[in-house]
Amino acid sequence: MYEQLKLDNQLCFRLYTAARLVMRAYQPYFAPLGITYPQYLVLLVLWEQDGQPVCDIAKRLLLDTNTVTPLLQRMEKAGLLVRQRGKEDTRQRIVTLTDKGMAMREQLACVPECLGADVVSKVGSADDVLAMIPALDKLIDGLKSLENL
Amino acid sequence: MYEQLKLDNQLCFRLYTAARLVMRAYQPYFAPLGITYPQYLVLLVLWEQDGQPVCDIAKRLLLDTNTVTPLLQRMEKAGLLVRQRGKEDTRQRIVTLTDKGMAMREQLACVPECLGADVVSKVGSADDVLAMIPALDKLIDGLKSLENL
DNA sequence: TAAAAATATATCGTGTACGATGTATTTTAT
DNA sequence: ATAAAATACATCGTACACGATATATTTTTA
Repeated sequence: MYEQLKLDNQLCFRLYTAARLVMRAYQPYFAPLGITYPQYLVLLVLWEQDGQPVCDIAKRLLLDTNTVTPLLQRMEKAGLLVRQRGKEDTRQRIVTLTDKGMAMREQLACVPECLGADVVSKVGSADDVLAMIPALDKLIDGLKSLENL
Repeated sequence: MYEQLKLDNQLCFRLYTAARLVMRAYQPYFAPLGITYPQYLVLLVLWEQDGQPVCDIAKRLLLDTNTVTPLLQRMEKAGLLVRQRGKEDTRQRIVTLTDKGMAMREQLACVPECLGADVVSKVGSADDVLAMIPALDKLIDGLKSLENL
């Protein structure tokens, strides 16, 4: 009875838990630099392409501006970036990394590899973990279209 | 250069996004009942075994009491459960579902199936999505041991 | 058995997430 | 050219997460 409602039969609980535990695993690398996981994501986006308006960053991360705006405000206060009014479009806020924000790229360059090594040291091989990527992308695409993102 | 730091090369961002979008997909089912996704997880735990102390619920969900206590307080205020002092161990708070909390089991019984159907309607087959489960469990186990949970 | 360690819960502060709403600016349609 | 719609950003309120800390009770240990 109610087999579907067993916690162990739910994909969603695994995703929820895995996402949280991965963020926690990042903590030892982020805490000394004073950043958080979502702030790291913003840095990843800006390292790839600096000088983006808020809406483009939000779109890339699939977040709304009501999450991203305060996030960027905190990062600005921490001296990682600046938010300047757009010149063609005054509504926009163009987000640009400071030297401090740029410099973190080198400080964090090894993190994905280190974290991967941390996990491999516990699970043996990570091949099947990495093999999830296509299925995750498929799921994300499906959920995006479900919500018209 | 910095290939590892590309957003598209990161498993973690996919997990983070997938978890968030799944929670959003649940929203239409939860909102009419006035509950949230973490509250649904608590209900799942209590439906399987009613009358548990706070620490057991927290352990099952891999959360800390500083997250679970306020969550349970809100659920108590909503009339879904009661929190009574333990009899053998006075430190404990035994959490028991009310009639309202029990009744939600039927109201939510179809949700996993409905949500599955929603996703399948967008991605075609969900076989490869469900095939992630063993890899997710392996990853979660690895991350748990990484943090001594 | 009394002191020390461990356990169970709660509180506080900070940082996301996100629905709802507000404002300014740009685009579009009339 | 002007009203209407769309867009970009911000603010507010609520609900998690989680590190740090506090308190009461139980268990362990000396």
